[in-house]
Amino acid sequence: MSANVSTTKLKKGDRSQRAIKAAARKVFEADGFTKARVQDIAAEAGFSNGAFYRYFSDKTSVMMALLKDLVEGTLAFAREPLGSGHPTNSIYLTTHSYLEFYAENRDLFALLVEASHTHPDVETMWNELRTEAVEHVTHMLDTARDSGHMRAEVDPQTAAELLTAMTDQYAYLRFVLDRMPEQSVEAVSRQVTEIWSGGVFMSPAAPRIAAAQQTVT
Amino acid sequence: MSANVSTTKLKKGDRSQRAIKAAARKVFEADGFTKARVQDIAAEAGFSNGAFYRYFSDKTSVMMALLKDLVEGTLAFAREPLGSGHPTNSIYLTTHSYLEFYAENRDLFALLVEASHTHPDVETMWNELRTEAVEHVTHMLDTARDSGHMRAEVDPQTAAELLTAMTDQYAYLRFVLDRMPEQSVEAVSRQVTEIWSGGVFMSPAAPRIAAAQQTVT
Amino acid sequence: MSANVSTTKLKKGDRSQRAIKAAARKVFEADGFTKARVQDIAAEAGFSNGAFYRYFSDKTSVMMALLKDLVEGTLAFAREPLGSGHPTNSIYLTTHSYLEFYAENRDLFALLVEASHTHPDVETMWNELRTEAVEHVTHMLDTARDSGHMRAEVDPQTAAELLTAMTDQYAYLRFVLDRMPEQSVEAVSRQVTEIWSGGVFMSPAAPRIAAAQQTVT
Amino acid sequence: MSANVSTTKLKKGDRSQRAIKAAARKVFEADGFTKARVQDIAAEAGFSNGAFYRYFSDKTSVMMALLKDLVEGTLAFAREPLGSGHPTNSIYLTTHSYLEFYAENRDLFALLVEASHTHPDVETMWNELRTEAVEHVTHMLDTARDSGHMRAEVDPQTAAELLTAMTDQYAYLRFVLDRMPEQSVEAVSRQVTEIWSGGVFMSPAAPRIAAAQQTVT
DNA sequence: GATGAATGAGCATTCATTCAT
DNA sequence: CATGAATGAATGCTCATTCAT
Repeated sequence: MSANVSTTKLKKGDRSQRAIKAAARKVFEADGFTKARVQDIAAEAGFSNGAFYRYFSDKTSVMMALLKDLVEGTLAFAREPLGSGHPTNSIYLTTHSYLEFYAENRDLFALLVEASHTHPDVETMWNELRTEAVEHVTHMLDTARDSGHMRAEVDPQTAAELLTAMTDQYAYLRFVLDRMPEQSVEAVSRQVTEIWSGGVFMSPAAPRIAAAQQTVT
Repeated sequence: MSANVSTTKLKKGDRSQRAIKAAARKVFEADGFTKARVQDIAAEAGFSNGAFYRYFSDKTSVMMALLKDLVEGTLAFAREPLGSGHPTNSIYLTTHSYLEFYAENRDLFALLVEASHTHPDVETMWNELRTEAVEHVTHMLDTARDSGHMRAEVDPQTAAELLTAMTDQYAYLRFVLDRMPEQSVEAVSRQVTEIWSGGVFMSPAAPRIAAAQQTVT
Repeated sequence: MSANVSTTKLKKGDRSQRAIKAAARKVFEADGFTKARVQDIAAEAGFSNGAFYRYFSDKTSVMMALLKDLVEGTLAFAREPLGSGHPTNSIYLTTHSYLEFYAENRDLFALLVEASHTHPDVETMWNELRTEAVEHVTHMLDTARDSGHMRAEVDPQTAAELLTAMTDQYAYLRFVLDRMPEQSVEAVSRQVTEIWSGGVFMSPAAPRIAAAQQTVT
Repeated sequence: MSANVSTTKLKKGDRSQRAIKAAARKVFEADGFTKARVQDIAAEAGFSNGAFYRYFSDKTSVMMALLKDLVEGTLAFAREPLGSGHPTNSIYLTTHSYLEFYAENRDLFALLVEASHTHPDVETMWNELRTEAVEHVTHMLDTARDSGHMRAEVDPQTAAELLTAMTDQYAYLRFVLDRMPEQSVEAVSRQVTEIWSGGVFMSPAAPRIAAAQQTVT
């Protein structure tokens, strides 16, 4: 009867570590990594100053722990199958779920980006993430090319870089900086897919999108 | 009346201020804004640390001065006419010269991005810049739509945001983080133009690019 | 009634206390008193840090316990009879066994000396030890004087101080700092005896030493 | 008229550095190196906390500066000529002036000894000092041996070590710990010389000392 | 104008010690 | 008895900023 899902089966120490991690996440979100103070993190978790150091060696190390989680999550995401059929299908689905994932972890992505300026290993970590994503997309484009779906003028590698950059930056501006007009993730994903598939100008490739969308719902 | 040896007709004070600004730029590039120390900036300019405060009230304020220059430069750039004829022409030209501008000012863009995490006004500044660029593109897309060159499925506003984000992020990854394969700015601009114009998948819009390119050389 | 596996007839508590003392001795030897951490002592003894405080109130108090043992040992030593016959006999024997005692307890002597800088009571303790030794020697010198063996120019008290200081400092440099050439304790004791008995310069008192040495073996 | 010997011809910075060094010396003497706090040193010198760090990188570094002075002083001392004539002459003179030097620098010797426990480089420094002294004495003993003044039973090297240790330790106990009966430096030097020259026991070498003493006055 | 000495708030970090379990 | 989580005082150190010279 007394079992509590989140509290049970964890030793006190584990619970505290989690509490501190969670507190750090909150504080980083509110103040940014640079301005966050160890003391505030401990306090947010309901601990004294010194308790922090039982679980993490410094501010950087909590951050790393948080980001490791994010990386794992992202990689798990990146390794999911792409969805079959015409590439636009994959694009729509991938974009859509990536944006949702990003939105859910907006604070951690913010942290990743901020810390990458001052911590070379974070920058590396970010780059690995990006690389993984780009490879994922490149692979998709290669497949598309092999099945004759791709335009010859497009270099798959560069296109993958560019299109990944587009989605990433959109997500950052939208969910971290909140500088993008509010719009449903579906709508944006559709626009992204449009651009990927047919570009901006004449000679449409549109009809396929409607189909892709149905698979989501 | 005696002719001044160094840069024409600047009082000593102005010259010193410039020297400090230039030094700050160097130091920020080397160490990042957060880690840069006022002392190092002054020293780099050949001054004692106290002298710094005659010309700037603050570490933040030199940064602002530098970024103000960047903003002006970018706006000047953004207000240049787009090049006439078919939109792909404009895209190619704009992308190409934006990337070159970015490359030349990579250190200031790095500064802009880093400081945006800690200084809300910088974030605002950055957003204004972005907004200007997006409007510029939106305007171009509107024109394209009016002259029947644009696909109906594409929302000009969102497309402008997405495509601006793409170029911006590419530039950041390429010139600031140095995480992109080396490739001529021309080649990338061409790929960007391809994607804008025809997307990634079948139903080509290629021939127009060759023409656009000639205008540059 | 059940026979206890480990050291005879000691309650668990006593055994633990001894274990901690032994651990402290090890840790103090390795790190010095100042740098030694309670946690490390407890860990070395196989306990959690909290357990330490069941047996000792303090880091200082384990140290005191260790030093009290040393003092007792030294006093026991100092109270042993001096060996009879000519004083050189006593000197050789005393020096020899003191050096051996010092060597065996080098770590505790190191502790004694180090802690004397920060803990006045340790300094006092050390002084009591020294005083005891000096009195011991003074007593021997008095006897020598009474039996006409001592040079009139020598003040027994000062000589006792000086000669004790000599042996003590030699022992410290040799066994604690390891800054003396390796040499058998016998050889050094002989030299010490030489200096005591005949000084450094002409008019020998040598033959007596050979005899004294035989008594040791 | 306004020139002040101790203040003139020093830039403010130099003066401050000296002030801090002097303050450190005071504080170390009062509290010992271990317990001394940077803040107290700065305060003693009439400065704020941070000023300390303009002149020294840490507590250890002021200590090193102080000890370097001591070492230089001691070496200067050790390199002075020994006084000619019979070795007892040299011994008396050297002992006498060493004890006076030690007395004047008792605080620095205390520092040297204390810090040698925690700072290996200080221990090394101390050892170099000691080695220098021992070599000095060894050299004197070698000379004495060559001119037939030395007893054959005595090994010059070991004797030098032992006798240096004696004087050193006496000085430490007397001037640092204040644990020796007050006695004029002359009287102690005489006793030391007695022991060196004729040992403690019969077969005197005394008359020479009276002569040596006259050279001092 | 320049200098560089001095300030002092601000933050990280350590570790002896306590105490609930 | 033993654990190990938590406390919090103590201190070191940095660096933007001020100001007397």
